[in-house]
Amino acid sequence: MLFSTKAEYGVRLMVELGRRAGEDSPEVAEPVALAAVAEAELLPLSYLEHLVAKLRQAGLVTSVRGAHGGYRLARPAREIEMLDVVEALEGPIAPMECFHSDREGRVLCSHEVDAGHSCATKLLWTRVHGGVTKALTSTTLADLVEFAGPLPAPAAVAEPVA
Amino acid sequence: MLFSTKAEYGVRLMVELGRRAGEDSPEVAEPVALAAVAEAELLPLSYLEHLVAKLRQAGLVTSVRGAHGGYRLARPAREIEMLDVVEALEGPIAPMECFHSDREGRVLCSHEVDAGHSCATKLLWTRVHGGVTKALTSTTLADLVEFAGPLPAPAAVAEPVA
DNA sequence: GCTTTTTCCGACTCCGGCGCTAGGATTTGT
DNA sequence: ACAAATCCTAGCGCCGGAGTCGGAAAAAGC
Repeated sequence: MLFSTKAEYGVRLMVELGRRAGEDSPEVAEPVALAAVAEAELLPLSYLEHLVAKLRQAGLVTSVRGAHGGYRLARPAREIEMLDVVEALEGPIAPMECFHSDREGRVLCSHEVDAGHSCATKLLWTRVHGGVTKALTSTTLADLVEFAGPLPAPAAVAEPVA
Repeated sequence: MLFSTKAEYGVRLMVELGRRAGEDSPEVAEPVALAAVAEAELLPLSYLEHLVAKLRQAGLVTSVRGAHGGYRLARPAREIEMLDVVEALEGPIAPMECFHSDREGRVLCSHEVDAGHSCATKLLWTRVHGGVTKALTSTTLADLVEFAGPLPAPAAVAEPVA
């Protein structure tokens, strides 16, 4: 399993915020209470609290406390790369334990014995890492929101037609 | 962390077998004792036993029992896709718990409520899955063996120069 | 100012998988 | 017979994932 439910739930949460913001730029939209998201996505509220905290610390959502409070996207969905979302939730994406990438893709393997000789598996993990990050950077939240489509019929109390 | 040490150790094990086979086709090469691999790669022998068992069950290596026994690649390194290796060690590669792909890339998400509407995150996980599998299928064991270079100087007892 | 709604925060539990070890059984060269 | 190797099953410690719980703080409405 590549990712845990943290990434799954967290992404679904973000999509839900994106859908509810609609066409409005996020600062204008009404904040969405976490309970509403939990209900819509059938996810445990108390668990979502932990996840949204990470998203907030990463600067991806903003919060409004108190009654009628909730969460908003910190910027338009189009400007949110999914790599940032997933990394906020799961931590830095490394294919392996022994694998750290510093700034600018230079990859370091903790098995590097001497300077010249590099770990045999490095080539493979580098490629895998590249594949994942490419998929995650080339997808924005707006892509997922669009894919998900509009909100399902706003539940029971729809205004009767004329 | 995308993969555990099972994948890491197992891949290093395969590379070591590939290096020791040299240019010979694997059936000809001498079988390599697991203890030799463990020593060369500084990995726990008893743990490697478990990993190599999986590789054998997957038909990637063959074994010779008894004294002077060991393991060989089941076919030339060029014909071994790393996807098979990693899947043998880690199990089927799914980005998420809720994500099963049947034959031919058709992906199924357990959250698919009704037939038409699909999970919002499906698009993302499909792309990630594609990125990983592409990296793993386009890399063969031979690539890694080549990258690793020839065996390090055969330890102490090198024949003195002339 | 009190109550309600909501975010915020830390601690706690449960459980399964990872990373390994141990101990044997079996097979085979010398 | 003995040693060298693969094979197989059990088990153990630990950590992180997947939540739960209880409460503190902040804002809205009365």
